[in-house]
Amino acid sequence: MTRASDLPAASRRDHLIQTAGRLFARDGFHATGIDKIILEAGVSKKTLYSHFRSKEELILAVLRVHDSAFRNHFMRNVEKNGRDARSRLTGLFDAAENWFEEPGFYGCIFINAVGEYAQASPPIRSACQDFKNMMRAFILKLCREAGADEPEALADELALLFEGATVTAQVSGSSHAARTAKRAAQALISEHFSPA
Amino acid sequence: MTRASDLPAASRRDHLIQTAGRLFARDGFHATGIDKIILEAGVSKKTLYSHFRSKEELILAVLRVHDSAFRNHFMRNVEKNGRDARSRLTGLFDAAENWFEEPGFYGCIFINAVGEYAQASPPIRSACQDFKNMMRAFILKLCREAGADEPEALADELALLFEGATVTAQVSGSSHAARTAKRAAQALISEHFSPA
DNA sequence: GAGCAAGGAAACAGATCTGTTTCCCCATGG
DNA sequence: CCATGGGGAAACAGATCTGTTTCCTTGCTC
Repeated sequence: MTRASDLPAASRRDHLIQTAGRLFARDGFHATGIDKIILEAGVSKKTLYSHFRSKEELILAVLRVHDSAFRNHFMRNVEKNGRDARSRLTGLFDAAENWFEEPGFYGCIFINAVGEYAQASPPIRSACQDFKNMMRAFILKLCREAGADEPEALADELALLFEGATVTAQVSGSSHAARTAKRAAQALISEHFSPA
Repeated sequence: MTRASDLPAASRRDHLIQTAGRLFARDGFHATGIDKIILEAGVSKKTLYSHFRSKEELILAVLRVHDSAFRNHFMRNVEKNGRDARSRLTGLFDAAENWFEEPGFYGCIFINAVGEYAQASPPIRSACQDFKNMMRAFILKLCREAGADEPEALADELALLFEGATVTAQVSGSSHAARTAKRAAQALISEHFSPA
C-alpha cells in the first residue's frame, strides 16, 4: 500500500491524480465522490483541496495527465514494435489490443467525460477534443512517414476505426474488436498506396 | 406545451420516458435528477414513482424504448433511401449523417450509459450490449442481402466504422465523420465482393 | 349530490454530495 | 526547548439526491 503521508507534496499531487483517474475510469465521474477518492488515496480532504480548487479542476488535471501519459505509452509501443513505417500503421491496432487487454481498461476516459460533461463543462469537453486531435495528429504523422497517397484521408479513416474499436471493446468487454479493426485497416491502407 | 395531466396513464408513461431520455442524453444520467425530470415532464414525483420503481428502472425503460425506436427509425431510413442491397450498405452512413445533424444529437446514449453504469448496473450494461448486437445484426442482414463474400467479417468492420463515426461526431460536434466513414466503407465493401 | 380514485404540491426522511473550518498531532529548524 | 507549519481526522454547512408520505383538489360515476 502506498503511504501517501510519506510523500513530498508534488508526488502527493500525482498520487491523487492517479487514484482519482482510476476511480473515474472505473465508476464514472459523477458516481465517484471526493470522499471515495481521499479514502482510496490515503489523504485528507484538506490536502486534496489544497492541490485542487474543485472537483472539476481535479478532473481536468486527471485528463491532462492521462492525455500525455497515455499518448507517450501508446506511441512508444507503436514505434517500438513496428519495423518499417507502414507496419507501424497496422501496429496501431496491435497496441490497441494490448490496451484493451489491460486489467484496468474501461474504455476511453475522454469519451466517458464527454458523455457526462459535454454540456456542463466546456473546459472538460475541450480537453477531450484536444486528446482526439493529438491522436489524430500522431496517426497522420505515421501515414506521412509511410508515404501514403492521401495521408489526411487515411488518417481520418484509421482514427475512425480506432475509436470504433475502443468503444466496441468497452461495451463488449472483449478485445476482439482490435483484430477486426486491424483487418479493416489493412484493406484501407493498401488502397492508399500507389501500386508499387 | 404538452399538458401531461390531460393524458391517459399509458401515454404519461411514454411522455416520462421521452422527457427523461432527452435529459439523460443531453446532461448525463447521474447529472439528471428526478426533480428535473418531473419538472420538465410536468408530472408529480408520485406519478413518476407509480410508473417506475426506481431511477434505475426508469433508465432501463428509457434504454429499451430508445433501442426499438431508434432502430425502427434508422432501419426505415436506410431501407427507404437505398435502391439496391449494396447501396444500402453505404446508405448506413448517409443515415448516420442525418442522425448526427439532428438538433438533439449528443452521441449514442448507450455508450454514455456504459460509461456511467458498466460497473454499477449489469442490467444497464446488458441493455447497451443488446442494442449493439441488434445493430450489428441489421448490418449483417444488409451484407447478406448484398451478397458479400464474407458477410460476418464485413458487418464487423462496418459496425466499427459506425461506432467510430458516432463517437467522433459526438466529441467533435460535427457530422463530418459520417462522410469519412462512408468513404472508408466503400473501400471495405468493394473488397468484399468477388470481381464481377 | 355522494363516493371514489387519480394525481398534483409539498413536506419529509435519510443519505450523500462538495467544499470549509476547526482542532490536534508531530516533525523539523532555530 | 520552543515555535512553526503541514497535514490528518472530523465536524460542519448547505445543497442536492432518491424515494415516501401526507394532504388536498378535481373530475368521474352512480
